[in-house]
Amino acid sequence: MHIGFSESDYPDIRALPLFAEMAPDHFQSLMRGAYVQTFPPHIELITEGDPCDFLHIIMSGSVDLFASWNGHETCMATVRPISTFILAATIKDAQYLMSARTLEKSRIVLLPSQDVRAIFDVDHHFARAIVNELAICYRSVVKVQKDLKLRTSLERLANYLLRLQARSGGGMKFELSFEKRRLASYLGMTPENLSRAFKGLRPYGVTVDGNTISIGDIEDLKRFARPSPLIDDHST
Amino acid sequence: MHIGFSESDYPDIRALPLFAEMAPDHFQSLMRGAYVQTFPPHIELITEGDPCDFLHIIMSGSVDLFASWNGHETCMATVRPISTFILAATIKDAQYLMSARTLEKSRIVLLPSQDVRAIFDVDHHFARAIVNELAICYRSVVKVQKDLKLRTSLERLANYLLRLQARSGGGMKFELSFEKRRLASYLGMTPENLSRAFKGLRPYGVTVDGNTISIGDIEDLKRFARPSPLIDDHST
DNA sequence: TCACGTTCTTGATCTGCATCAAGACTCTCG
DNA sequence: CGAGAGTCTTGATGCAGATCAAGAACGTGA
Repeated sequence: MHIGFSESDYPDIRALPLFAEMAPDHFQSLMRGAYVQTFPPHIELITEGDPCDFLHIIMSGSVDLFASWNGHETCMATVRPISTFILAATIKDAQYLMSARTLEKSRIVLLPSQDVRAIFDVDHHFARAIVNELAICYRSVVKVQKDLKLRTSLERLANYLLRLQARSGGGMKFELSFEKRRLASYLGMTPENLSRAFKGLRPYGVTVDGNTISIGDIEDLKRFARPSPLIDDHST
Repeated sequence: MHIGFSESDYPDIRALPLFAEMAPDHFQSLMRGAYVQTFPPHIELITEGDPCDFLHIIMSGSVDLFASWNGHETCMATVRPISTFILAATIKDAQYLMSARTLEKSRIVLLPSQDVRAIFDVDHHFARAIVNELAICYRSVVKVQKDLKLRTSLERLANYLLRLQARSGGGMKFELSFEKRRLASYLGMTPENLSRAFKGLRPYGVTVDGNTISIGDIEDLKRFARPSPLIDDHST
């Protein structure tokens, strides 16, 4: 575990839309109060229900956001660098609604929530950037809600693969970036059912070899999946 | 259909947290560009996928936000006075992710999105109020996601009834405020299954007479439902 | 390289819930 | 008030997906 924060990270953080227009002295002040830590895999960073002491920025690695209730657990989202997570709880000084766990060795910058809120109170550019960030987050979760309610698990997998393919450069062969059981949980199904669902997409040209996915005929898969930007485009 | 806007509505709108701290001349300017319309029941106000021309404020009545995909439709939320809906799309100048339909005769104030965005750009208090609103909206949808993924439909109904009871003043007898088929859709189930689920809650003291719900033993129901503020408290 | 632990796949079975159908009930309008 | 349309309930059946179990496959560490 490393404590300390080097100025070499500043440009990457500054380039995030959330911080890009913030007044320079506000940004400096925020960075002065920041910590950086490197965590090994499978470490719980925050726990659902706890008060929100820090805004987190993932600089490298990846993080699983998950939730629990009555002995059940479900994957809510996966966070990749470079991005923040749990912004709303920070701004509202509220409890975390999700826990976070590292999926692999990860470097995380921790900004004290009090500092973030203080700057939010006085920096209009920052407040506006938070609006944009929260609007995207909100719309993204609405899309997940629609996915869950309007599609079967097979349809959700098909559309997930199309999104992942697009994100992986658009080639006919690409890699799943985390364990299948986590993907199953994210899509709201069991690992057993995920295995079966992959087979269910075989007639649409999808083949699976370990973590490698191949799509034989993208248009055939799209005809089945019926992707909609109102559900599948998480950038707007 | 009425066009025209009377100053008697101003205090109610001004009292909304979204507008309460806005500079007075900005508020006046916004109100000058506003329209008010009264719609009968079952009228589609906005359509999923359309560009977002107005921020809507419901002054009376109620509105169903719903989404469609591949011939399926689902209820996403119900909006009651006095509140805004579809704020994120307004601010982002993006497409609506949901459609909206009046459930009963409703009076709606329409604020041109351009006007809203222009004031957002220059009024720090307004920007901060939008942050608070979006953070609540975001956290609310995360809670819905958790409800859908972590609970069975029976558990979702039980917790919904506990929330509704609390909202209805806490008495042992209270009214459903909209049609059962809509409630079923909101909870992610069919109307048939909702009927059955009400019967399934009979052993926990729940009885149904038309739209009237009675809870015989609230603690017994809570022992079954296991409410969690991290899922069921939509105010934080 | 091998052993062990974990993840994934596959099969069998079960369960929660949807679909279909029809009757009962409620509400609205002339 | 009565008719008709729409909603709700109930029963039967089907289906999507979970659960349980066990073997296969994979990854990691000594």
